[in-house]
Amino acid sequence: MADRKPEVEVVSPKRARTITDLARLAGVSPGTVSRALGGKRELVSTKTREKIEALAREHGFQLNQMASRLRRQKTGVIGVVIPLGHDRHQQISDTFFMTLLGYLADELTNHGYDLMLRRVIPDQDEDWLDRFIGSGMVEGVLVIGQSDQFDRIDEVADGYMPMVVWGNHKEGQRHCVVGTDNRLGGRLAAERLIAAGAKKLMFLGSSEPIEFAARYAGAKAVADKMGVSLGILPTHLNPDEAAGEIAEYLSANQITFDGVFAASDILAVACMKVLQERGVTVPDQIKLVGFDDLPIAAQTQPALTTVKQDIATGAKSMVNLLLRRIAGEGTESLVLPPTLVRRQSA
Amino acid sequence: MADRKPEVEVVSPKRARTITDLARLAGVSPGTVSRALGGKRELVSTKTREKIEALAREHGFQLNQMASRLRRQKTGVIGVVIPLGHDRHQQISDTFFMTLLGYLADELTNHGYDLMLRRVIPDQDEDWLDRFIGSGMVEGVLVIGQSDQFDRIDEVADGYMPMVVWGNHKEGQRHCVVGTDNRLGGRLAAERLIAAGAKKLMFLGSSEPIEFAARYAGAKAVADKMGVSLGILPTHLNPDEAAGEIAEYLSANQITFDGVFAASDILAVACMKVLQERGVTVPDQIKLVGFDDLPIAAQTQPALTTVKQDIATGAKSMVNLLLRRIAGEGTESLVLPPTLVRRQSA
DNA sequence: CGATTGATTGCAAACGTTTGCAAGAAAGCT
DNA sequence: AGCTTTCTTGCAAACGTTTGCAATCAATCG
Repeated sequence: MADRKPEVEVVSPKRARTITDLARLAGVSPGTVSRALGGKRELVSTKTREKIEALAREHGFQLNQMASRLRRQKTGVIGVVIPLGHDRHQQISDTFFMTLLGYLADELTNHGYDLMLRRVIPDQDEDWLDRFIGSGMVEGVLVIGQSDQFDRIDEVADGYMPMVVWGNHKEGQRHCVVGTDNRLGGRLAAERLIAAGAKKLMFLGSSEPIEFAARYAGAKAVADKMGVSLGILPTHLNPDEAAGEIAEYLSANQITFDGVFAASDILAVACMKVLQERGVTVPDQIKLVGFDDLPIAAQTQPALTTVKQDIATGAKSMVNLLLRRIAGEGTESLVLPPTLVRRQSA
Repeated sequence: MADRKPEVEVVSPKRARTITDLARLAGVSPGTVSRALGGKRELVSTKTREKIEALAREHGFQLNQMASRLRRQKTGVIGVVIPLGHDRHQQISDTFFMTLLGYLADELTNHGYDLMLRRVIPDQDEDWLDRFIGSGMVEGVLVIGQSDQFDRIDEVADGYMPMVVWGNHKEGQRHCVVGTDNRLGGRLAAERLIAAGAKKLMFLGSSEPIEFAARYAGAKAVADKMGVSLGILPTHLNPDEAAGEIAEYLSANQITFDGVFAASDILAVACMKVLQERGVTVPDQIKLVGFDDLPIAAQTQPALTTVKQDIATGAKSMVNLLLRRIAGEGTESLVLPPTLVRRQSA
């Protein structure tokens, strides 16, 4: 005997909670009810199936997913992790990641999966990834952004197939990643700035995250080839802080550049505002190119020329690859080509 | 006998998957392992506990959450639903909801809960809410935005305590809601516009969602009292569509207003752009007030005066109320006062 | 030294499904 | 009628934990 004494037999419970309740009502065995309601519908005669379905509706019966999933060893849940590596509060409002998350939610739903979201702060939690994977709650994991956790992710990937990461691809890495060709994006941006007449370029943002470093590298390659300069104006990624830093820089230095490549649209918008406040006109005096093509890019005045990451396709691809990995297939990483969206700022 | 024949006894499995594996390794019973690793640590002697913990680490053992949760009848998961009522694609990029989601994720994590995200399209799925609740996967539900599902939510609330909804409060409703006092927000906006000198106001956006209707109503009350007019310029909530609609309106009509209250910051930004494109200056010719105080509000040129919803507090409150409801406590709805953030646009 | 107490541990029954196997019923065939 | 074959259904064993109860053993007490 365990923790609960068996209850008195209830003749006609108003609400059927378990499959056994329903079986009693229908005068069949629990197994039959399971078959009638679950995946193996064709194994039960039409007549009994319909009776059971009617009773289920009538008594508001819902299958207990916990039990079902335990038995079937399938959870139907995909874990989505956002590691907050560099700066905890930067990412809270990171529109790009949130938008990606939205599309992932859509896509997973379409495939019948639920989405379990977890935000982790790796510094405070050594084995965040193992814990999530080993919990038995998720059939696969999507990681949004590698943050500064590249190595840990790469390590885990050896022993754990069903994981796909959003981020920059790096030669020789072992985990499957979907991301934009940031280098190419950087090239497109620099090319546009130069084509628009800029001679002295400035990269705006941090070059620490691997994605941003690649954007810078791409721009640098073009700049070198075309014989124009490319400086770096380092800022935080949070627009408020960045605005202050840009303003400070402009106060302290002569404006020695005529083209700005911002590491993200968020930074581009902040930059545009600071410039306008000082009476510098965009694009006349300074050309400006962003990155991401967030909705806001079309809403600035002048509208922002930017390098577009196709978030919808990215999300679709991540889910697609993950499902194939869950099925046991080995998959390669996927690098998506960005495109230049030309508006007014450059 | 069921589906799997029992495997040959493995003497020293490289990786302990189940608590029973570990028990065999440690030479104790599964129950003891469970106690050593689970909540009842003090029931097992220090010596055996340490031995078991060491073995667990060594063999990379992780408790199977599925089984644990089934047995304990606790899932440790809170469901978060975003019903996409009006316009499917509006919400994908709805920054406000996404930001709220971010804070909810933080707050739930702090309390040891996981977050299961589900986006539903009520039109295509009659009993979205019952299905989620009855799945046995979640201990409570947070609904982000009532969309047009007010009645269905209210209905469900009678029989299901652990649910908290973000949205507008309505007299006599039965479900527990946390939200901003939209009416007051509308008042603040109108008061500011009038104080800034506007005489003819225009409400921008749809008044169909209940939240927006309340914002309009609040503004209307002030307008009436102060003897200024308040028109409505109906738009979609998506900035791209809205921009087109605003432009169209301006082309077809004389500009008969000098103050705009936009139903959201997103719309305000779109409006500002359209005005600026036509050479109308903000705030000189037209005053503009938004709603939400999204990060973008500080980044426009001129910076947007707006009615701030305190998202962080909202998220904290939702989680707090939900936990109390899970504990069986009946809780009242909570209406948070918005504040006016005065910047340059009005 | 026997009896009482307290600390550890093992046993086995749940939690609510799913599903292989086999039995019984119905139908088809010779 | 007898024998196969095909449908339906019931039985009971899992899935991997947790936990009430009881048993064991050492320690304490009178």
